[in-house]
Amino acid sequence: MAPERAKSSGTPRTRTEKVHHALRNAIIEQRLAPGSRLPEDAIGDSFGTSRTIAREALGRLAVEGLVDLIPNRGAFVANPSLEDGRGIFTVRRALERAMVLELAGKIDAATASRLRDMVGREAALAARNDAEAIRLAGEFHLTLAQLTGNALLLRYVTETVSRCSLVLAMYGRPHSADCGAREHSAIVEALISGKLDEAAALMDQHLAEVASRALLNSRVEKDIREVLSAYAREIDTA
Amino acid sequence: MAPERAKSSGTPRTRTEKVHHALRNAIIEQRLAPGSRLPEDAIGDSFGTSRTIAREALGRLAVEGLVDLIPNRGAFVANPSLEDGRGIFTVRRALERAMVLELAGKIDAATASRLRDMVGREAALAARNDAEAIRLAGEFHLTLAQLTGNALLLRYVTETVSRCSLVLAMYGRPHSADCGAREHSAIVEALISGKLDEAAALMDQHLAEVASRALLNSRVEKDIREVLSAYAREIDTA
DNA sequence: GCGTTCACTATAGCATACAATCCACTAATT
DNA sequence: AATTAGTGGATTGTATGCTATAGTGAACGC
Repeated sequence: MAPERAKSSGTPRTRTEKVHHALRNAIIEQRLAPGSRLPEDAIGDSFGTSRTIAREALGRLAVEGLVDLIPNRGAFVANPSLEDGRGIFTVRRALERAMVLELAGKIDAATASRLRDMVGREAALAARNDAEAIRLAGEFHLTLAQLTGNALLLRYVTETVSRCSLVLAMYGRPHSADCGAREHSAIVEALISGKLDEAAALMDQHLAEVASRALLNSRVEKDIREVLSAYAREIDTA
Repeated sequence: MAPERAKSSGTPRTRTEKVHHALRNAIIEQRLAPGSRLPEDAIGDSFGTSRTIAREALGRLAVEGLVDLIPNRGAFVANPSLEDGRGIFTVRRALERAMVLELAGKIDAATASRLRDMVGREAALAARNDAEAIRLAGEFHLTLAQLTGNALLLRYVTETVSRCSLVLAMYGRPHSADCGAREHSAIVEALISGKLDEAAALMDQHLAEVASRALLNSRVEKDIREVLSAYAREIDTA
């Protein structure tokens, strides 16, 4: 009667979950431009599955707010307005501020070195690959959320981080990727030395600055199959 | 190429959406007990659709965190632990604090009287009908969220309010309903007179008290595993 | 008597087939 | 020429059937 308490596995086990994650990454990494159509067949073809899987993944992405679903018309990569973007950042700042404060007493030595390590990798990649840098910068925030042990907080931070990536893709300046490493490092050090209020302030400031980089910018659209073929390989090997 | 800007329609148009909404309501209203199995066949039969629809709805509810999906095992109504409950309240406090601060300059005369009116109705009902009072207390928070004009914030506040209701239903004391009216009134007055920081502090305190009243004193353990986990550790070491 | 193994059954995972809907294009009428 | 009605093609919405997997109970060995 009672369900298992072990859940929210890190690795996707079903095809649906794999496609769901792959599509989310594709959107977050800005490989799929906001507003792009996402036909079920094309997605199914790309990942070597049926439309059923693609359709289910799209439905879940719609709940996450990364995809707009229009009945009988299809799915589109979410296309938030500038005002929506500001609202998303507002929510994210509130969440991540709470997140930092929740980390009280949850940073042990092992965790500390793990965080330092992660920030180090970020700094190394900052000037290089865009997609990888974006992913890593997001993962930093996700890791902190995970450390709180608060499942709902993790869920919401995950969603807002994703949506912020999308907003930055639409309105941010081209090379806004290298922003994070130093600021992340400062936050980590504040956390490790137990200065939570300072860490919270730094985080708030960090996100405020990221948000302030919202300016007009447009992107070019590519063929969906071409973009997704790379992601399809990901799930084959899994 | 660009998608419609009209989205998130109020009324569900596809069968999947209808089942999705229906199931969500059923869970939030506790018609489906936490931990209950949700077999695809049974859901399909209940709504007169195929398993496909039920399956899709369950997947979306899983993203929302209202359902746990275990591969090859099935779907279960989420069964938040007491700790989860605390986490939910933490998130809610962060969100509603931000919400109050976002209301700067958005309370005109008409809105002010509308809020006073609403709180007045709450006060009148406080000692009477429980279900109605609970509904009104929730609506107060939802109304404020709506006034911010922030779509994501509204969605998250709506979700957390729902979940808090669920948590209170599981772990809260019977007569924890009569808490709100006076505190709500104080918040409204602070808002109207433009003292946002004071309003935010009041809101934070208000929610903290609701949480502590319900959760801290609760000794009810609905989940056997929770009780036994402490004993299980002893056995492991032996 | 207890534990282990193995077959069985129920249910989820997935693909395919069919039906419904919308859009674009055409053509005819005013 | 513009507008509207109609038709074809493409894409989504839904149901059903097959396959794979995990729990369940019986038979067997210890």
